[in-house]
Amino acid sequence: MAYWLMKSEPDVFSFTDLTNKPLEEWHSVRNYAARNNMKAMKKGDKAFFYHSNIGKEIVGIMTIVNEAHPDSTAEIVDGKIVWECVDVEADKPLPTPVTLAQIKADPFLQDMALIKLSRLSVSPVTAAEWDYICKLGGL
DNA sequence: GCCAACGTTGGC
DNA sequence: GCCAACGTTGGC
Repeated sequence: MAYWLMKSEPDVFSFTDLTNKPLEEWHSVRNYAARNNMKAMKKGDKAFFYHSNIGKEIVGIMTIVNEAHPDSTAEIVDGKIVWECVDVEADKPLPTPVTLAQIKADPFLQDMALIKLSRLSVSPVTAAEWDYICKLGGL
């Protein structure tokens, strides 16, 4: 099983919004690197839900429930939908959200794509980083 | 609201 | 295929 981190602006779609739905299509990603990461996801993989812009913290965990499929919000070019996305469902919130400031200040987390590639909205997380952040979050 | 980082576009 | 111009993301 692999681990990931996915960003959303909470005033557009927050972790609370996700918990109120049975599942959600992670649509509207328009970046090739992020899309490739989604295509690499397997059913059952886990992902952190990060609130960008507002909060700037990891607030919860979600599960990948459907692997990459055409993005229903993407425009059709030459009869094909060029963008893809996965479906996710809420797993559980972190009892204590882990902030970007904490991650930046922690020597163990310096290699995270969240810091090194700050504009990448879907990025991989190592098992070690995953466990470490879960502990910081009170799980 | 500003700006740095970075991806994309289009002229050459 | 290079690179300047431009647009977007996201932290501050």
